[in-house]
Amino acid sequence: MIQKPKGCNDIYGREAKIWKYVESIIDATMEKYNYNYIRTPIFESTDLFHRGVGETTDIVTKESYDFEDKGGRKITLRPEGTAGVVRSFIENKMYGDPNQPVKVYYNGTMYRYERPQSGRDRELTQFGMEILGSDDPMSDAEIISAAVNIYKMLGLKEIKVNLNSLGDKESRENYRKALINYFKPHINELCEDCKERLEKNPLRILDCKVDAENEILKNAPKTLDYLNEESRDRFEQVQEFLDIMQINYEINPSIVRGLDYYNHTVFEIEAKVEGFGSNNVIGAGGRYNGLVDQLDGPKTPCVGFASGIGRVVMALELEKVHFPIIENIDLFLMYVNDEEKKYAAYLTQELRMAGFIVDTDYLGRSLKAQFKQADRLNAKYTAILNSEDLDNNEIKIKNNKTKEEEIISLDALIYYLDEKLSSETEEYDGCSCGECNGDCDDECSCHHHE
RNA sequence: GCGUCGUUGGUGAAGUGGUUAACACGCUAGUUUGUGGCACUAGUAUGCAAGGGUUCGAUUCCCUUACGACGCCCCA
Repeated sequence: MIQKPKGCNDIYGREAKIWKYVESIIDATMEKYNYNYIRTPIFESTDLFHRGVGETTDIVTKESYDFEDKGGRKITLRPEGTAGVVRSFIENKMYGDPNQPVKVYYNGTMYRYERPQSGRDRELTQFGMEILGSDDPMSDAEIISAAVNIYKMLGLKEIKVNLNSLGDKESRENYRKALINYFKPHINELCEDCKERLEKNPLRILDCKVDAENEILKNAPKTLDYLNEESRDRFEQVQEFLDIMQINYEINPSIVRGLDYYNHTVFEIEAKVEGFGSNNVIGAGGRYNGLVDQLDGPKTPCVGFASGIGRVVMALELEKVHFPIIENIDLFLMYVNDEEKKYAAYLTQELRMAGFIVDTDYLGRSLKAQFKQADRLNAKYTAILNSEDLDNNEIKIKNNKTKEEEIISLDALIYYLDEKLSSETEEYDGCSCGECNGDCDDECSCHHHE
């Protein structure tokens, strides 16, 4: 049997409906914030990511999906969304658009050659948003607020925004030096990994899991102490705007994003849900004023955010959020003999064109089995085609919940259904998992709630 | 890249170096001469991830590979 490649997922059935729902909330929220949808290629020139991210990082050397196409071009499957958006911004000269800043959002699959674990796959779907062309602290705050609001709209109850500032280039450099100077004398008191980090990426020592409780780490210099006046002032403004927008956040000096192009604002958003594994960060972002420049565009200040939909869905399911997804059909049409079957073929089309969700049997099953199928599909109504009724231009229709049955004129069918279905309000009738047929309440014990 | 554990039918799973691989759910059909959801009966794995090895004989022991779960590294 051919298995799927490591770290990839098939999303189907109920889960696929949840994904579509989540994506619809993202679309709706981004529309309100006036971000435009952008689609960029899933693969790009290897150069884009290598130059954008940094040639020597682990990310590029070990985790990228690089290959050569038949024309000998060096191609990389996108590991994240920002680089492609920035490339597009430059290539399409969006900086010349009179409508500034450019606000865009995307949603698509990303690829990282990693060892899968909880909340981490090789193919993942991320949505993200970018504001290109504004250095205003208000835009930093807006990105964070948009992210938070999407999560809230989706129904996540407890989310935590961890906020930090790396400052400008000068501040970053000073801080880096200070960190190295601080840790060097203590190097033997740190874990093996941290010893390596000291040279490669000293900022990473700060969120080491092994040394988390180590006094040395706790007393380490903080980014914020090394911000120059301008950077500190900027950071304060971001916070002020967040306060005005009523977005809760916590300053967390150990938030250090990996890459060089980040400056000033950086943040991570955690979902606090019981049972979530170690990878509970559902989104992260920050300001990257250096990237457009670095990729040969005009110097353009930007801020952005990205979030893994898989992790978001995981969090929503753990929180047992009720999803407003349609899991029942309006009508299931039954028949037994060939004449009735032909009429069923005609009638299903007719009703579908009239706007109803209709299904019928395709397996030549017994009437009994067709009733079962109707139940499985959560049909609101069933209709039984009967040759005799058809001769009389009539049809037997049954409310599948009350089991009331009546024979009506075929000509009146559409009107009848319209009437009945619209009078049924959208009351919440229990769990809609499709397993328990809705006759359990929200906290029922069917496995979808476990 | 490193580590630990796992992989049996549509599903959940039990199990053993040796004739027919439990049990449950599901599914299909019948009892019910065209109206189900209950009950009863029957049927339901080209066979235990793939390949190789040990053995008279392996689903059960060993090796390799693939995939899965959870960590580490890293996290765009």
